[in-house]
Amino acid sequence: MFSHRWRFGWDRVSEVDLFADRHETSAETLSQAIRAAMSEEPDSDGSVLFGQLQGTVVGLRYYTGVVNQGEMVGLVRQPQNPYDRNAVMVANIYGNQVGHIKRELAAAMAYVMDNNLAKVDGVVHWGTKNKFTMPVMLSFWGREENKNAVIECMARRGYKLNTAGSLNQHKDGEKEAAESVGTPLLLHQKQALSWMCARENQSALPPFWEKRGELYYNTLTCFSTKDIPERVRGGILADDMGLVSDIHTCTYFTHICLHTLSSNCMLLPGFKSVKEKFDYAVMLEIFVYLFVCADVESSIPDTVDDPSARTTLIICPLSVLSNWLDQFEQHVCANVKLNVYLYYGSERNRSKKFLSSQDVVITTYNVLSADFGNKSPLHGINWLRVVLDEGHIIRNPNAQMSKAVLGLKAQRRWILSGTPIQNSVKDLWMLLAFLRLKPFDVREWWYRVIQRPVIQGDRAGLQNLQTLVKCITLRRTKSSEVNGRPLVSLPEKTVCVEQVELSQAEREEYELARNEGRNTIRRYVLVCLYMLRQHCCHPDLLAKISSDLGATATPAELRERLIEKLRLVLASGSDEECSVCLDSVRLPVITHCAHVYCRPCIAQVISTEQNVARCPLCRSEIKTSELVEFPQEEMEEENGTSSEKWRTSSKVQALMGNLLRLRCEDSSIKFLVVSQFTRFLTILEAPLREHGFSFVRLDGTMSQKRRTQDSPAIMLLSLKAGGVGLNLTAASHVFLMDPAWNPATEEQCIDRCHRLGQTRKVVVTKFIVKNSVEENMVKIQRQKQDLVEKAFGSTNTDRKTSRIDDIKSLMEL
DNA sequence: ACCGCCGGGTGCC
DNA sequence: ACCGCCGGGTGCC
Repeated sequence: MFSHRWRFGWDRVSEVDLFADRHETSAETLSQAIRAAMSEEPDSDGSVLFGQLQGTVVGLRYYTGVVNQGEMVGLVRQPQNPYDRNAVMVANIYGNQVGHIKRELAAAMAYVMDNNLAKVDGVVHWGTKNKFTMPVMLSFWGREENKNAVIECMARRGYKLNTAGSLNQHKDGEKEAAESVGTPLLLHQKQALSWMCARENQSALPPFWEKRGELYYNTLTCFSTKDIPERVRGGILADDMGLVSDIHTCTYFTHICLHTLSSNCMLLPGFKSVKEKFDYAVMLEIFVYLFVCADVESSIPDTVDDPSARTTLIICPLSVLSNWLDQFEQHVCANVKLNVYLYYGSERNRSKKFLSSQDVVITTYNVLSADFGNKSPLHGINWLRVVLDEGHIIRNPNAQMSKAVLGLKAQRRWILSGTPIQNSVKDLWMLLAFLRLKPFDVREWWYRVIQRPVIQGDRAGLQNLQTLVKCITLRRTKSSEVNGRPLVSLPEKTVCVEQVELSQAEREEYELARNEGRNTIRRYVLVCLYMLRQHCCHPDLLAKISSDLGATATPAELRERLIEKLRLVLASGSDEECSVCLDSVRLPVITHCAHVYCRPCIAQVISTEQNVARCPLCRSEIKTSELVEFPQEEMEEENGTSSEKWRTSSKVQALMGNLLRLRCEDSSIKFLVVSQFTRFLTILEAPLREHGFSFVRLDGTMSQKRRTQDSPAIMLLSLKAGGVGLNLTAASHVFLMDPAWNPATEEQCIDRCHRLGQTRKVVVTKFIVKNSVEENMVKIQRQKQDLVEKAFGSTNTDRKTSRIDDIKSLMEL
């Protein structure tokens, strides 16, 4: 399994890399309709492979669908099958039936599939020439929590999922990017245009298809077919908005069309050449030619083409509708009669005959989807070309708009979008489906072959995705270059920065607000971390209080609660440090601005100020009367209330396990048990007593008499108590119950027994809770040690800032 | 022989 | 399917 972060990383990487280096052109073919029935939403991203199973496809003799060695097959439930309601049909990429899964296995699979416990993939590795049955390797994928249910369910019916095997059922791509078709000597527009023209007219194979003998073979799915895979006549124009104009994509689009024409010398008689002089008026004439006069090129025989189709349908968001209209109004020459119809508003002409006699019909996504399923004239017309402006709008395949767009019949399809992928790889599917890029227009195949591998971090999958996108997309940016020269020349751009000074009054208010906010957050973060650390040791260490600061609290409320939390934290034995003496806080008090100091330290600060005393940390005004302190009684009371009923914790268990084992090995060994939470030491007393360990506490809470009684087996030590010079060489095994911020503190502690006078080997055991702040603290300790080794002597200010960095890295910010 | 055995017909779901 | 299964033909060795 990959961690969440890792997966996310890949998702993002793909987004970035997909469009890198995209000014190269490529020639593939296009496709026409493939409307396969299987387009259930794959319950995507968290899928893991449960296991695999060798199954049997039966009834081959009754169907025409054939498969190649290694070919992926689809498994489709047929609940309506008259012979068996559990039937599972097996089909190849084009949806041709190959056979059925044999009955008993189908019964087991039906349950799993119908209850959405797993998705099942099939690949036929051998036996493809069989006449009656063939083996199929079935892979079960799904969410982790369903894994056992699926394995059990299959096992109950005698099918054992092989869970051990490797999961590389993806043979990695031998696929090279399709050959570039572009002519490097062309200007970038020409390049774009020749690309567009090529996309509408060329006959090369789509990505991942190649000719093998008489057959066309898909290298990713291993499917082959006698018929040439349908071409994708169109693609995605994803040029950066700033590249050509700031007016709108439609301008750019028409722009591109202009160049397409000029570069291909396809001007109508009577049209002037536009190679040199080029303005929008001419451009639109060209647009008219390319987009309106239908048969742009007829050198390629295409049986699917409906020669009567002449209309281009443009779908755009309402907000840009007027841009398109403006473009047409401004730039269409009077001598060109171009029928442009705006299909919008309640009075719109819904006649199919009328609409299909237009040159251009413009409408919005909303109108289209409102019409869809309601005798929509738009869906009854055979369009010459459909253009989706701001095509990323339809990235959600479940949206009505998207379904409406997919239902359009067209010979050529274009998507204009500056951001074809907005959030993740998933966004791309709708675009491919709209373009009818086989076999990915069927969701299932897209998911199996591209999306899942990419999301799970498969490099080959990512590469395939890149190849795919590259083939159908044109994307350049202002900084793109062609043959070492910038793609476009823009007027020079200068960015000036003018600095503005705040007035003194403004500055003071600003600083106040900033400190207030920053310190509140810092303190709160520290408190949260502190609580997590307590959790790692024992749940009862936490004071029982409502645990959130509330999102809607006012600053004053926030402060109140913050102070309350600090009180609780300090009351349970904190290692907070005082910013005045830089030592552990003694006699802690909390200021109104929620900072903690030793009472004598802050008292001294206040007394040295003549007028207004300010907090050393945030410079808020502080008054002696507002200091909140912790009477000794309160701390003890806290002790008493939270220990209603003793219970154990994983860390307690870990310690006891070690102690019991070591005592068996050598009963003379003496232990030092160290924690920074004195209450944790108290909690430990119970099990120690229970197992007959004699112990003393060295944190001052234990009376002097008991300390001097006969030599105990265990010494319980508070990390910061005991002071310097304590000699504990009697102990030879140290248990550090929880990590300290500062590795040096731990070192000091260990040195109390690892010093002159020690006769035994010293063993130190540190307990670190897996997958918790404690692990992160250890990392930070290590970094600190590295730092210390590299450069000696860090100042106090360094210490302060690094503390904040510690917090950041702890929270993985 | 109300069996066993043989060999031809047959075959998905 | 170079199987399994079914049902008709057959019947000591």
